[in-house]
Amino acid sequence: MAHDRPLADRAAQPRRRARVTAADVAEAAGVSRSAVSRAFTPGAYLDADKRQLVLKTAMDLGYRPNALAASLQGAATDLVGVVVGELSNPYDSEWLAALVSALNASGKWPIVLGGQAEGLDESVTSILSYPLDALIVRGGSLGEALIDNCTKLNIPVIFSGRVISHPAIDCIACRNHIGMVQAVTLLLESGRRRIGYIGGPPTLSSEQERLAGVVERLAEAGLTLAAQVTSDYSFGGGQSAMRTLLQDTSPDAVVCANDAMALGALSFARNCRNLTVPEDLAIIGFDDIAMAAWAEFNLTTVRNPLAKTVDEVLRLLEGRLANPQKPGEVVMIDPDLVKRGTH
Amino acid sequence: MAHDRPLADRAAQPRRRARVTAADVAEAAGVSRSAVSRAFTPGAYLDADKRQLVLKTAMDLGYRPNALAASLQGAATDLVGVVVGELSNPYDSEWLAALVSALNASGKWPIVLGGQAEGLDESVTSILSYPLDALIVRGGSLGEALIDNCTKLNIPVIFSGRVISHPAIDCIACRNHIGMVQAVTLLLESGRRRIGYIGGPPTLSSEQERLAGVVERLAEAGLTLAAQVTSDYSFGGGQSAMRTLLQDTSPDAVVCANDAMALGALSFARNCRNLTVPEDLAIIGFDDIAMAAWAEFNLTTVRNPLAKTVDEVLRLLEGRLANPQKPGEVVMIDPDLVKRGTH
DNA sequence: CAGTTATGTGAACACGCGTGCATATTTCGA
DNA sequence: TCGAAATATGCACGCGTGTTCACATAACTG
Repeated sequence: MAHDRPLADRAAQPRRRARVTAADVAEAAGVSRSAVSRAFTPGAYLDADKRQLVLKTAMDLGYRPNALAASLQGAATDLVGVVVGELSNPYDSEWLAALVSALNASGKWPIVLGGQAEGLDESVTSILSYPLDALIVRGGSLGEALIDNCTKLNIPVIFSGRVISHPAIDCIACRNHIGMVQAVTLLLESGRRRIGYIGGPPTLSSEQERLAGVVERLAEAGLTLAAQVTSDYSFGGGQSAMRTLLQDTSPDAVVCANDAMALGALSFARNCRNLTVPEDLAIIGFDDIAMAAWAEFNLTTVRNPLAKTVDEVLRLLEGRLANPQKPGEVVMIDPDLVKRGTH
Repeated sequence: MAHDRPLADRAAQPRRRARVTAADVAEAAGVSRSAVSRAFTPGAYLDADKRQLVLKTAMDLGYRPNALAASLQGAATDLVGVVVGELSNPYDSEWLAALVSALNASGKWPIVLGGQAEGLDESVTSILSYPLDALIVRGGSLGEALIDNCTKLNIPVIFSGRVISHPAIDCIACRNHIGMVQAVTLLLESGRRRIGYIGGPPTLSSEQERLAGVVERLAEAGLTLAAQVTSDYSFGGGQSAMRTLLQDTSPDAVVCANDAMALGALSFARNCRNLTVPEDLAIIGFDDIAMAAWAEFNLTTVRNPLAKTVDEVLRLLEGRLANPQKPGEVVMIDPDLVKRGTH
């Protein structure tokens, strides 16, 4: 019977062709396996000539120490989970690109989950099977339920874009409230009074903070929102939100919860309603994605500093790895207003 | 001396707090470690009640089998390397997002390298320390030298966007030549005669094929390029390329090697030279990124089918994993012309 | 009841690696 | 020349799994 054949026979038909191993190199070079291991370990006792021979042989055979087997001894894996939601929001794409680049530069290898909403929780559960050094989560892309899972597995979690009230979790977020106050102040100063708002998914804490910033600054000036539409952080969503907004009201300014929607709104106002921006209508976004600076749009927006955010994520990561027991840190980043041509 | 303290002492101060292990669960549940392993192995002999008890205990302790340790027995790791160059080209970002999403959906976990040009080779070498199931490489982001490394390590390589002449490597690419022939044909049919070209990095094979398509179709009509500028596949690069182009010549059409440059060129022509597109000047791009369809641009372009490309990558991957020894497959995808408002 | 088969289970092994320990070899000082 | 210190190296262990193997118990069969 097939399942009864001896080991040697089974080894002749492995599921996956075996990887070159330290034992192979040892045999080929005529040294002990320990010597091979030592040749790849800086500072280990090994005759210089012999080390040279081993490295040469390893090179010929294409041998590399198996990082996974090595991690069994307690070494760090340098594997970091990165969870980002649907990438329909360009800011998320830019965040991911910058983060991946920075992680690579410091010798960490990101396992990326994203692009899909459904099944994301399940996916995260799956990658917890790997001994990750840490898990980096973008904004509201994931429930807090997974924190328990991670702490039980001793995998540190770092949130970017949301503040979690948990004693041992590092967070980094933008002061959304302040950013929106700045934006509305700018509009009020230039005489706008009928101000509308296009928001993102209301469940996101960042969305709530941004809306609150707008509403409170308006209240301070004795005003309320002229109109409010909820959308999905995408360009297309911004377009249709603007259509809805202009059906019922005629605002003289619209604040958008992110740049992608602002660009969509801007596009719709110009091309489908023949409005002149900013004369007929001012539009302000949030994030300052690369496209916002393009001449076509020249969007006035609130910058959500990307480079600084990623730098801080890496700083928190290094700190957490150096001292897993240290208390959680919350880093708040100040946005700044970028005045361009749509206000 | 510190390095002489016995094992038990050292274990009390581990570098990284240990992960919950099968032995821990076994002890807590009062069963053997084998039973724990069996509880997580579908189809293994184990009393239903006992399995239930083990799973319950594991849940409480937050235990998950360590996928890396499991892979030592020969199981697949489900880890896939994904190499993408600088993400300045939006098409690359879209490709990455779509690929990550598709991989996740089929239970593969991508380790992503990219966003940086320098040090990329070194990074790839580093992740070869992990027993990857496969390596997926985007276009010209990497030299062919790594193929040897991978084959020695028995890690299959799949190229997307470039054809490699190697007997055991899977490739998938777009028929760039055909796409450009279609684009130029469209321009010729509408009476354009002074046709310029904005290209990407000349070392990329895709770039060479696209240029060749343009030149050959022109030659067929008895024409040559009215002007030619080389740039970097980015929006800003397209802008400055257009400036250069318009300094020396006055073409009635410009073909761009990708959409990002086409949008930059379009933006520059309109906003900085007050040209009307397409009346004064036709512009055609390549890729059909999401932004090309935006009302502001409404770019006529050659679609490089993204969904189909990713589907094929996954099909090749599954096929390769099912049969590592099968001969390499080359999949060519036909582009199609998307006629919008800039021709 | 004896004999065969089905059903569970724990001990032991292998996977690839780094490293402590003990031993073998060389170098050095007196 | 001899002992001690320094240097080099092989053996063996453990990391956390899945799985084989031998064995124990329960369930049938006639």
